[in-house]
Amino acid sequence: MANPTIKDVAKAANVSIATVSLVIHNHKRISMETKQKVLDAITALNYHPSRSARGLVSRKTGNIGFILTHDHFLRTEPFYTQIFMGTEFEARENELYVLLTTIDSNFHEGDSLPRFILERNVDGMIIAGKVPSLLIDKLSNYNIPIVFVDYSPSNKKVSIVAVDNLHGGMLATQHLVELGHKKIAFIGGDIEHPSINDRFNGYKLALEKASMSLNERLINTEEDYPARINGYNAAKKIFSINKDISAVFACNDAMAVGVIQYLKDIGKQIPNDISVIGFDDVVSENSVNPPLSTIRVPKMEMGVEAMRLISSLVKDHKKIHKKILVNVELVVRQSTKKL
Amino acid sequence: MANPTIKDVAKAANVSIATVSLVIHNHKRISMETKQKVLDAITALNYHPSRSARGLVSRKTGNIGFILTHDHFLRTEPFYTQIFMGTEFEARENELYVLLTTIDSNFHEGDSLPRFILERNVDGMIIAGKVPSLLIDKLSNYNIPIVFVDYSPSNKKVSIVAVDNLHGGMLATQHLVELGHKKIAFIGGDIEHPSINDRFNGYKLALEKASMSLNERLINTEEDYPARINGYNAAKKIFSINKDISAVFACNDAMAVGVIQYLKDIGKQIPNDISVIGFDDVVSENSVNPPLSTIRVPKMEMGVEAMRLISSLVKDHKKIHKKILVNVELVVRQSTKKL
DNA sequence: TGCGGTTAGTTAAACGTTTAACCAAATATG
DNA sequence: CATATTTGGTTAAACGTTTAACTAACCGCA
Repeated sequence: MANPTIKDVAKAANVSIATVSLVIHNHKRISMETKQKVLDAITALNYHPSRSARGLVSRKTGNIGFILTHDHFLRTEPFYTQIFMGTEFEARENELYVLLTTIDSNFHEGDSLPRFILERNVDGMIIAGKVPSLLIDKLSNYNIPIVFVDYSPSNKKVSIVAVDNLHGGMLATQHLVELGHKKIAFIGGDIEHPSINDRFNGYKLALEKASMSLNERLINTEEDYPARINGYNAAKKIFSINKDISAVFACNDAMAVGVIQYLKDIGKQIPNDISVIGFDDVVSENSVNPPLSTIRVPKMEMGVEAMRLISSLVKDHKKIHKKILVNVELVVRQSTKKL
Repeated sequence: MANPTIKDVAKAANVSIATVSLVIHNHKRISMETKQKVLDAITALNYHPSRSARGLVSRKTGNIGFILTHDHFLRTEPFYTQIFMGTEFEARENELYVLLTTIDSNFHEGDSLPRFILERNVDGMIIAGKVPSLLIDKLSNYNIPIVFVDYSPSNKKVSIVAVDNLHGGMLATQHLVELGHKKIAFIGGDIEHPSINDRFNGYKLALEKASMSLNERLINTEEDYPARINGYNAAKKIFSINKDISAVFACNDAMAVGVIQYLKDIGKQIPNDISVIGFDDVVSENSVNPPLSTIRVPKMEMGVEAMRLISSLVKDHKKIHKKILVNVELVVRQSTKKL
């Protein structure tokens, strides 16, 4: 049959539609006998309940909204794309679908919210990356569970899947320290961003542990946002006032690539003259020369975790807030070297 | 009000719910007066029709399915990702959402179809890239419009958004010819794939136009699929039997990168010793050295076109088949040089 | 005046599920 | 043996829309 409904199944199995529904939901009050009869009819007709009808009465759509800014979606490095892919995979496991939407990074009063919220077309939402706090406020008014990924508003109790940035910052810095570097620069953009700030804190902590003093002149966190071009510019600034830097910890891979580009431009060899380490692990191994040492962030896994979390929040209907911290890992390639 | 329904609006505007619905659909039989009254109530209550309820009666879900193979989704080059992004953007314009799902590249009899098909949760679908023909057959049984992107089963009349691969193949080859190259190799994988085959035909056509003879020894199309590693291997084979090749046209960027890597390994300089051109334009400008000359495929635009097409097919309910050929463009960077 | 036509709106059925409330038959209990 | 309880199901209302069929009011015209 083209598109069988529950009625067709009921007729075929010679029971009421309620019985069919109860069988589908594994209700206990059905005898094994009838259950099997119904199940057979279901497979025979290749019946699948209609999402729309289900959604209407059960108030569950089976959809999860995925919100990120326009900018993040368009980024060339596949950071958020990978997270999105993780959510997609896990969504299948949970019989859910992901509705992706992008929003403007400057969201104003009066701007309309994602349509899937307004039309009650999602059971929960995942917000990936930094988004305007006004948007978060607006979204919180709807009674829909939210899971943040890689960013959360600092003031509130929320569910979040976050990277252990502090530890990552320490790992990167310690790696350079262990290679014997004494003058280690830190290059970051948008230090207001909690993630970047934590990476910076990791840097400071690692230096402290190694009994190395913090040198303001080795630090540049003035760039707007952590993109390649800003890594280039930051490197230019910092190297023009310091001639003796031997290693750079850039707050992410994009900036690290910019740093490397600048250093090549002024004739430096990497890693022979200067060691450079990044963060995120988003540039593929043979796309930059030398291959970049970095801190690997398990992007897919973050998406998976976020989907698991939102899925459980939706199902259990509990208002608990859970924080999941994903581990990072030092990946030593060829952009860092013993001094 | 938390989640106003059409009833609430009707009450507020002091009309029947039918009237509200008619206003929403811009039905002519409503006076300007009442229309305004209803519209006011709608904005006052911030009312938006429920997708589930709409879907149930109108048999339109407002969703479009996006199907691609697991492999393609996981590819590091953002080819299909970009197409997907294009569909997302255009979806917003058409008040649609995209439900993405991946399928196994070897689909067997008995494997279950994407859930969104079974649950009637999409109005149409976009199939991106090469997928098993058995799957296509199965999907065709459902009465849901399909638009193919970048691949279509050769035997059938279908709607498709395709790349002008033939022209692209000619452009790439002509570019090398114009630079004075005489011995131009072609490296391709999976020559059964219509796209790759067309690129190859473009190569042949361009040579013919330039009155250059086709040399079988300059051609390698034996690799399974067009990935970097296979580009490397193909280059190895072809250069071991030809010492005088001065230029290579690789059927896509991934293979071109592999070719470059091999050439570097055997000590060749690019483009001084050998010119290399790719196809697709998926490797970012500074991720390979030297930056790769290539044929640009407008990936986003393809997604946009595909969504436009499926959207119109869904709306007009016509069974027409339309083919959209998107233009390609020669992008000269630094991997090709005058002989 | 009476009738057909138009205009502007309402009524009610339908879409395909879920689930609380109900019920009949079988079984257990005192 | 009469009654309470359990078992295994059914009935019917509800979810929030859309839309065909209907109707009431008004208008124009012979």
